[in-house]
Amino acid sequence: MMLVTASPATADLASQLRIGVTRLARRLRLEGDASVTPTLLVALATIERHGPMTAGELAAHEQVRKPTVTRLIGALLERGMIERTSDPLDGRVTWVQLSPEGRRFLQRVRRRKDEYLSGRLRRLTPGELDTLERASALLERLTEDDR
Amino acid sequence: MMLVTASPATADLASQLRIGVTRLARRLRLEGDASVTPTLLVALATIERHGPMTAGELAAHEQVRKPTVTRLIGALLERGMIERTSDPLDGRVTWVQLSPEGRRFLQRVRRRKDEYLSGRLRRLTPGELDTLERASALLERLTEDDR
DNA sequence: TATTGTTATACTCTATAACTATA
DNA sequence: TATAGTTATAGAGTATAACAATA
Repeated sequence: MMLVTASPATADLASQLRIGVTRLARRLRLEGDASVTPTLLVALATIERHGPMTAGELAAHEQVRKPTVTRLIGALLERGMIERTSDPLDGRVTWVQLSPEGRRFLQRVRRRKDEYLSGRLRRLTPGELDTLERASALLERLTEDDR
Repeated sequence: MMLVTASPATADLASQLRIGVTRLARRLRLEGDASVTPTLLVALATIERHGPMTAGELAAHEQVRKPTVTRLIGALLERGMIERTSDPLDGRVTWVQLSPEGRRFLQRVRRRKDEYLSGRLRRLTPGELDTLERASALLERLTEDDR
């Protein structure tokens, strides 16, 4: 390993991690229920975890811009996964929450999670799974408190 | 942790990992040198690591379809990062390799890698960095021998 | 016929800028 | 004026299907 920059260890790791994450994200985009992409699935799971939330809150949680959230909400509405209501006190505010269909869908998806990624994870040793488990938490922390 | 499916540990982990990877990939797509996106950068690094390779080999390594590689190669050519030649023995085959400019660019990018991701990695402890380092290797293995 | 790569087309995800509606 | 969200537009990344060139 060449050590030439100020922080070689993290620079090297950044490169390696970027490659791994980019590739896996691309694969994930192709797998799973074709009707709901990984992006929509993550948004739906956020709405489930958080409970009823405004479009702006969803944007903040997903770390995307408001127009993107408009599209996400539209796509989830089209699929009947969420319900949208206006705030009775502030007409500018839109609330979204899981629909019963969305809840069932998430359960179904989770039951089917033993697909691409889980199948691949099963090839790993318990120690490797442990590494990935701790790494997932770190990945989430890496994207927190952003912008 | 709820244990209800056939392989609960991996199913849970799959979900967690998918969320982390999807979010970080989205962030990475927005960072870095605006002239070369993470996708192009990964492709360029593959060409560097591998040395001269055919378009088909690049598709296999990047795990994308041939039309996608056509576009990747076009984008890298436009930016002067690679050179393209025809195989003298088999006219169907296209070879690509790093140009001097591409090589300099990669060096420059690496020197500048102490940006978004590296900066965030520095907030982690040595133990956490070690976890991520082992995890990056695992992420690459997860997308190997596919399709 | 089979293989390598390109072209045509379409979809997803994202952004910025400009806008509407409401406060 | 300021804020929440939408519309318009554009660009990156990917795919499948159909094609051209070569073997």
